[in-house]
Amino acid sequence: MPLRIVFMGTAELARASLRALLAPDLFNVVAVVTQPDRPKGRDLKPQPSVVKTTALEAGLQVLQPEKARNPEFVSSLAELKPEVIVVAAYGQILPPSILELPKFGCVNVHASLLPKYRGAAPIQWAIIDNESETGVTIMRMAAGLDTGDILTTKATPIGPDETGEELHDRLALLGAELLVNTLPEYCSGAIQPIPQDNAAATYARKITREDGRLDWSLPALVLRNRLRAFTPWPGAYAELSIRGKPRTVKFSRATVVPSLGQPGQILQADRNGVVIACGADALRFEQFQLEGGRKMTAAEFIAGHPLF
RNA sequence: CGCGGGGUGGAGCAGCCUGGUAGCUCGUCAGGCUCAUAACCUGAAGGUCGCUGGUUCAAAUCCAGCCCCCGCAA
Repeated sequence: MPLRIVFMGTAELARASLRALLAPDLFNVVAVVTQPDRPKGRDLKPQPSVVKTTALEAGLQVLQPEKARNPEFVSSLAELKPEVIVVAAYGQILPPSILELPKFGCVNVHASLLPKYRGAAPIQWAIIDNESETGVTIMRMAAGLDTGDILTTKATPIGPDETGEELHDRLALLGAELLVNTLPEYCSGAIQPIPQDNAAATYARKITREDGRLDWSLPALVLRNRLRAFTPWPGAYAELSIRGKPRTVKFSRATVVPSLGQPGQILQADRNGVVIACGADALRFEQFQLEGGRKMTAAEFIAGHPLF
C-alpha cells in the first residue's frame, strides 16, 4: 500500500520534493496544502504559489488555509487520514494538533545540516559565513523552530563562486532525493531519530532587502560572499554618483582584486568592469542594473553612465 | 485604481522643465599609425526621436489618448 501523504509547501524549494513524491507505487499524495494566493506581479494580482501550480498540473487536491492552525482546517486535514505529513518551505508554524495528527507525524525537509542554520534562510547564511559545506536534513518536526529529531542528512560542498540561487536549486533536488529515500525507511521503523545537539545550534534569520546594501568599509571577501548569497534576492546594491546624481545600482557577479584605496573609491571603470575599493582589497563588478532598468554588461553600463 | 522608471542611428545614454541646425560614449565601415593590439589618429555610413491626434509660424521638447518594455513590491 502506498503511503498516504499530505504535502505542505509553498516556496520554490518545496517543488522538487513534491515532484519526487509523485510516484504512485510508493506514495499517495492525497492533498497539497499551500499558502493562499498572494498579490504578486506588476499589477499586484494574486498569484498561485509554485507548489499550487505544480499540484494542479498533477491533478492533486489543493488546500489553501489562511491560517493552518485554524481548527476547521485541522479537522479537514484529519479527514484526509494522512499517515505522514511532509512539510517543505511552507511558511507557517504548525500547531501541535497538526504535528501529532498523522501516525508518523510531520516530516520536514530543511536546507542545512541541522542543528546549524535553523530558520528561514539557511542557504544564504551558509554562503555568507563562507562555509565550504552544507546540506539537507530530513527531520521529524517538533514544536520548536527546526528543532526536531534528525532522520537523515546529506552533505554537499559549496562551490567557491556558487550563488544562493544555484545552491538553492541543488539543495532542493538533494532534499527531494533524500526525502523519498528516507520516508519508506522511516515509516518502516528502520530509522532511529537522533535528537539535535541544541548547544551546537545556530539561527539563520530571515534576509531583508536592507541586507543587500553594500557597506564599502567591509572587506571585499565579506561583501562578495554576501553578494553571491543574495543572488538573486535581494541582490547587492549601492549608490553611485552618475552625472552628478546619486543612482542606486545593483551588482551581480563580483570578484575580489587586491588593492589599496579608500573604501567606496572607484578605482577603475571601463569595459572590463568597475573596480571599487572596500575595507580590505577591492571588488570588480561586471554586471549592473539601475533602478527601473534591466541588467547590463560593464561595456553597456559604462557607455551611457560615466563614473568619472 | 499598489509604487515607480523608460521607449532618441546597431548598444547604452544626454537633450524635454525654459519649443527653433539631432548630441555623448561605444560599436560598425574605410583609411592611417604600429612588431602588434580590445590602444591611438583621421574620415564615413546609419535616426519616420514608440503610435495617433491636438496646440504652434515651428514639436524629440508642450497637451490628450493609445501601444510596448522594465524595476520594486516576497
